[in-house]
Amino acid sequence: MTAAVRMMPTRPLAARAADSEVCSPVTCRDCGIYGLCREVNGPDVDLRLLETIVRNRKLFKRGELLYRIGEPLRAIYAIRCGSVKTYVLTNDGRVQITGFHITGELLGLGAIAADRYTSEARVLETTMVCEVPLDVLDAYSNEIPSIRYQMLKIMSQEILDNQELMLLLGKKNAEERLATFLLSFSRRFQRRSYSPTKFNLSMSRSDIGNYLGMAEETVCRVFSRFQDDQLLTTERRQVQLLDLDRLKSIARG
Amino acid sequence: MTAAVRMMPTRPLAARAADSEVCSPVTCRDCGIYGLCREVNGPDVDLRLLETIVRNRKLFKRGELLYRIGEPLRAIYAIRCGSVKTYVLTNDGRVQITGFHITGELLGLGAIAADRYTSEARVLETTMVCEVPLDVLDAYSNEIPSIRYQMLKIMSQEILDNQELMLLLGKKNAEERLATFLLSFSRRFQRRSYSPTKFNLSMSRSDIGNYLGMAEETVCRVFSRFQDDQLLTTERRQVQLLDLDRLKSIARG
DNA sequence: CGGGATCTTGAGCAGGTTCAAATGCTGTGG
DNA sequence: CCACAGCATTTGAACCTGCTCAAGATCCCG
Repeated sequence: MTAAVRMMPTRPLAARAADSEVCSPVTCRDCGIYGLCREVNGPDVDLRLLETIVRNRKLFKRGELLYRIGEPLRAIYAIRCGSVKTYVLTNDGRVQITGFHITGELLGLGAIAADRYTSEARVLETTMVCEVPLDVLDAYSNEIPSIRYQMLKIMSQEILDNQELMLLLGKKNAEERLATFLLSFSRRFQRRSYSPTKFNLSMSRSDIGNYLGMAEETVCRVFSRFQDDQLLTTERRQVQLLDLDRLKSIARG
Repeated sequence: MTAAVRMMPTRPLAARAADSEVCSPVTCRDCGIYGLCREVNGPDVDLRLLETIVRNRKLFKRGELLYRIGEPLRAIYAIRCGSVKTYVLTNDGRVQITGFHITGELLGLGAIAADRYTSEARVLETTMVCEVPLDVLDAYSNEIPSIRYQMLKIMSQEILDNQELMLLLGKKNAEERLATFLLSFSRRFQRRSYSPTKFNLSMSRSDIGNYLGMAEETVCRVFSRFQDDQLLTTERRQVQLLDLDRLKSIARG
């Protein structure tokens, strides 16, 4: 990788506060970077690498941007805690949210082809990320082959996720969309050892609607219908899923 | 096959069907694999590699499958001549076409995460591909670092393309969708030195509609409207774009 | 505790779908 | 080489899902 040589000024943020504590592998188990490192030395992670990477932590508050469209690619981000939305724009200003990302997921990979960010990433709640500068990633990629493979896998996974979203946007009706959406979060929370049936959505109804290609009002209506049908209960952004099987049959893969 | 002749006027496929000549770099300029190799030795491609790869050519006839959903990942494919559609399915059998791929493009990269194909690839007309077995790709990847970077770039590019499609499916109306679609082909043909304003679409109206998330009939109606507005002329699958600028302003990025 | 943001629900409208039918190609078999 | 069967394309008309506009309820933050 030759493109990553340029060094970007580090972001002048009040993120320094959190930097004093050392990140232990245990607290990083959920971190995408941990996944990148895991196979380096068999089951034992190369701690030097991990620590180098995770030392570069930053704290963002709700509404702040990780990166903007068009900015040169500086770093990729692993979410340690919190959530982020990414979105693209039409040239007349319409927005399409392309993903909601939670603890342990990686951001910024779509930028590699263009050498600049092609989407924008905005933090939905107070969120801590590990910022991995491209040159650091490059250096370790050259040293440790399995990281390259992990990168490929992660990017390939992103392609798969996008395929699923295209299927949803192109072929599913409102109920199928919302059911699919909820089950996606259920699975992802479960993978991170959170409850798969009771969780908090950190984004607004409007964001959900935008992501799923439907109006905010339609999202509300479908939520209400699901509640009437005993499929779930909602309390603002707090959701409890009551009948995963029925939701699955509604979502239709 | 006449369709293929119309599509590729300068490259009579039928004449090459029983092609036994060695593929020279020149005839491979448009091939995605060539892109993979190009930076190996500066401007000069490693011919051993290129020849090894492109020797593995296969000819497919209209309607045949390159791979099916669920099959273990064996190889990736570079289209040398012809066109291919890829699609995914809901579990109740609905189809969403995720891409139309033409000469020089690479297929199968989304399968790396799952180690099996997650979409299906069907040939739209007589098509020649280079089949690159994964172990071959692996071997050369280990030997030649720049191939890895090329792979990353190509996958990243696929993520970008998918983002564009999501924007289209989520936020654009019928006219914007068709205009965007036509301009995408215009650009891609131009990049391959074909005419950007006069080309043959190798897929049916129904496929176009499926891809763009609209009914076949709507595709026809928008084509008719565009023709009434002097934006283009159509003759079955033959399209001539008359006013790229106005199409661009309709497509809205 | 006030005010803006978010969420919810209702009513009417519209873009696009579905159903139906006519017409035109294509390539296949005799 | 030609006729015909089958598929693709086009156009019309009625319908419906989800959108827009509007208004009220609720929450959250300072």
